[in-house]
Amino acid sequence: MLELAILGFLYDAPLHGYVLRRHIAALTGHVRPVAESTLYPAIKRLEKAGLLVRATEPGAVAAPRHVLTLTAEGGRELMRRLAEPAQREITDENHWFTLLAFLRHLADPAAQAAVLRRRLAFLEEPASFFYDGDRPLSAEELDDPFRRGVLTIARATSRAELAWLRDTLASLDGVGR
Amino acid sequence: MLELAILGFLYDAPLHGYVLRRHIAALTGHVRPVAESTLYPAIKRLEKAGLLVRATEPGAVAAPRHVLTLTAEGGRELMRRLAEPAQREITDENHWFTLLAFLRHLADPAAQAAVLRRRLAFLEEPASFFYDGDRPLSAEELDDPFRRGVLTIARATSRAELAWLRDTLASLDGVGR
DNA sequence: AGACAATACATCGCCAACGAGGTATGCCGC
DNA sequence: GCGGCATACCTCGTTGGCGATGTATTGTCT
Repeated sequence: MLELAILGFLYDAPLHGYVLRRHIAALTGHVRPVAESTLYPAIKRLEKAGLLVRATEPGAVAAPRHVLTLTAEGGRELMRRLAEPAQREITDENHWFTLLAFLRHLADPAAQAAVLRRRLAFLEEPASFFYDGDRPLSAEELDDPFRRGVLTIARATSRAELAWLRDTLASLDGVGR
Repeated sequence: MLELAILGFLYDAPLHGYVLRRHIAALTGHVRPVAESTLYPAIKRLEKAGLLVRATEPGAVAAPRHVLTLTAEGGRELMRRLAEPAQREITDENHWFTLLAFLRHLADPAAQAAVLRRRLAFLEEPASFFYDGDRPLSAEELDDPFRRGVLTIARATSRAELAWLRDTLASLDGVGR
């Protein structure tokens, strides 16, 4: 998730670590803050893997900066991660939102649609959070107001996302033809 | 999150690991599956911390089971984790849903309401995913259909959750008086 | 002059999660 | 009688995230 965000932001423009960190904080920080001690090692990992290169520049305000630029291999890796996300990226909303934030980089509308269809398939599976044996329980069957809340919220999210997915898939298919 | 779920399920009734695993899979497995190699070490951690005890029983169907029972200290720890969740448990939907699934165990309606109010405060903060400088961007301002989707879905979730929070807080306050 | 915040980057050690693999039992179908 | 599946538990090595801490510079407020 973090690596995807790094690659995604750098695909737009070279950035140094500090600015990158603020970009990531804006994107997902209110839900899941990124520690510096997570970001900088992640950058090193990606550098070591040849996905980005660093160039030292005198700092505009303070200490020298390491400007990060995506390599060609880094761009290809981003495309792979966008086009063939692991199942966790599809099912976990945090991961999924990060993926959506950069899905436009995947130039091919058909490839974009394929990813959306994976999410659609996931959402269309009957799944609850609470069961009576194998039978999923509906919000109305629960006494517990908190568990009822979970189902109510999840259902609202699901409904909104399904509507958006179908709309967006329709317009992507329109482009493809 | 995982430890909270273990404590929460065991608060209802003693269980052995295998059944516990299926309970957890039903609760959060469709979003974030739990590996066995994560669950069993977690159980050991909680045992070592004195939060639960294990009793070996002949297996009903197969190998012998380790029936897990919450200790008094385990019950108190559950209450602490429910009443004073870390900020991550409030902001991250995955964690938050797990917390909600067990919040009924916290007997005091005022304590339950206090937790809901923390989530309410978080949701009422103006926060987006995408910014133009410091200004949050609305869905309408975005060209990118995928980023627009993120905002549309997040907004629908937020609206549903705010309504539920206000309802539930009102009825919890009604009980307290 | 001194405190403090923001900028900018880095390392260390701890721990949680995970995949891969292992062990063993009981049941069902073939 | 043998393979496959569900039950039931476990360990090991790797990786990733994180808090604590460190280093240096510039600008601002007092």
